[in-house]
Amino acid sequence: MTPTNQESARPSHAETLVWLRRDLRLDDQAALYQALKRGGPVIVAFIFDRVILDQLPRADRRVEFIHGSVASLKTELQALGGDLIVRHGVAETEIVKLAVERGVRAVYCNRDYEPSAIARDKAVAAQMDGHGIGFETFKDQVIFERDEILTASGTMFSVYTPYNRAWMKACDAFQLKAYPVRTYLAALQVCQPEPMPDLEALGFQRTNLADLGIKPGVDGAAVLFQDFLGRIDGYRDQRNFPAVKGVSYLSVHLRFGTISPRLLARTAMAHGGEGATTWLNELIWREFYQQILWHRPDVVEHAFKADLDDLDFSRDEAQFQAWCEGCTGYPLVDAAMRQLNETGYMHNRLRMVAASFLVKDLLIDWRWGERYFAEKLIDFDLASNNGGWQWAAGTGCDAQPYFRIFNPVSQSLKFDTEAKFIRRYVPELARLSTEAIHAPWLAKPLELAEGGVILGKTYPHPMVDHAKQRDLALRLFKRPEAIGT
DNA sequence: TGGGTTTTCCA
DNA sequence: GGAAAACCC
Repeated sequence: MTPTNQESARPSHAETLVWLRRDLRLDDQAALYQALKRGGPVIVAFIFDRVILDQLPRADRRVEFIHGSVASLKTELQALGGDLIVRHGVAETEIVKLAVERGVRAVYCNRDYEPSAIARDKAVAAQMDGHGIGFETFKDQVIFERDEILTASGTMFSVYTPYNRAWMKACDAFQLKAYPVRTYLAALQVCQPEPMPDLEALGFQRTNLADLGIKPGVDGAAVLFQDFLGRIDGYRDQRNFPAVKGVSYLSVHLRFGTISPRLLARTAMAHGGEGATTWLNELIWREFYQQILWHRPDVVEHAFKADLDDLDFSRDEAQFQAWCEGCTGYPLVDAAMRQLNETGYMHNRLRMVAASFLVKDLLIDWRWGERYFAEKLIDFDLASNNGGWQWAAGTGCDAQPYFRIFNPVSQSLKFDTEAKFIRRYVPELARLSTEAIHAPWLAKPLELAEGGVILGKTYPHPMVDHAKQRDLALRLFKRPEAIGT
C-alpha cells in the first residue's frame, strides 16, 4: 500500500498508531512491524510521561539518553518521509488523545512487564475501547515472555539453571528471527515533520552523558555492539574485572530498546564458544528476571521468599548515607559506589559486592539499596535490579541459601588485584601500595604515611568490622524454623 | 556468582 | 606447615 494522503495543513487520518516506550528503534521492532504489515498509513509516537519524569531529579542521564534516542529516531523517520510524533504529558491521556485526533483504528505497542506499566496499559486499553479504538500489545523486548517457558508441571521456574535449560531447548531460529520492518516501510504515513521539545522544555538539564562517551540511540548501540564482537570470545574470562573492558556495556541499550534482543541472542548463538555462551547466559538471566516479575509482581515490594520478607533490618540513615556516597572505608565498595554516582553505571561484579555490603555488612534492608540503584543507574531495569538485589540479599529465587556473604576485601583481591579500579575511583588512596590499598586499616603506619593517607581524615576507617557483621547477618537471616537447630 | 574454619594429605 | 579438600553456616 502506498500512502496517498500528503496534505500538510492538518494531520491526515491514519490506520494504526505505534506507541513507542522502551523499544526506541525501527529495525526488528515487533509492534512497528505488525502495524506496517497490517497496512498503512502508520504513525509513530513517543510520549515523555510526566507520571515517570516528574519524580526524577532535574538532571537525569536516562532522560537525556531517551531524549537523544528519540531525537535520532525522529530524524530517521523523517528521512523516510514520515515523522515521530513527540508529546509531553501524562502518557495515559496523551496517547488516547492522539489516537482520537488522528482517527486511528488501533494502537499497537510492545509489552512491558512492570506492574505499573501493566496497570497503565490496562487503563489505556479500556479508554481506547470506549472510543472504539483497538489496543494491541506484542512481545518484543524478550525472546520468551510470560508463560512461554514453564516447568513440566506448568508452573513458573523459580531457579535459574533449569529455566536456562528450558529456554535453550525452546529457542530456535524462528524465535530469533528479526522482524523485517524495512520491507513494509511504504505503509508509513508520509507527513510534514513537527518539532519536538528539547531537554529544557521537558524540565531537565544536561548531564555528563556526552563526557562519559555514552551515545544514545541505535547508532550508539551499534558502535558498542561492533566493539564487543571483537571482545566476545574473552567475555567469560574478562567480565569479572571492573578495571578491564570485558563486558558489552549494552545494558542501557537493552533497557531502552535501542538494540534488538533478538539480534544479540542470535549473534551469540551463531558465534558460539565459551565467551559468547557465557554472555548469552547473561541475556537469559535478564529474561529470567522479567519472567519472575511477570509471575510474581509482589517482588517489587516483598521478598521472593516470604519468610525472609520482614526481617529486623537496621534503620541507620547515617550508615546508609555513607554507603551511598562511597565512604564506607572499604575501598572496593567505595570505588563501586563512586562509579555509580559519577557515571550512572556500575560493573556487575561490583553491584554484587556493593549490595552484599549494604545488606550483609550494614544489615540494611535490600529495598533501600534497590531504590538507590533505581535512582542512579542509567540502565535501571526494575526486573533485573530487583532480581539482583534479592539475589544478593538471599531473599530471592536462588538455589543458593541466605549465607552467601561477600568478603569485600577478598573480592577486591580477586577481582581488582592490581587495584587499578580502586585507584581510578578513590583517588585519595591511589598512592598506597597494592599490598596496602585493599584494606588500608591493616597497613603499617609508615606505609599509610608514604601513601599520604590518614585514616579518619583523608579516608574513612572501615565503618564496620566485616567478620562481626557477617555473624550478625547470619543470625538476622536465619529462618525462623531453623533457629535452635 | 561465598567464604570461614577444620580436616586431610603430602612434603 | 602449606595446599587442597571437606564441611558448615
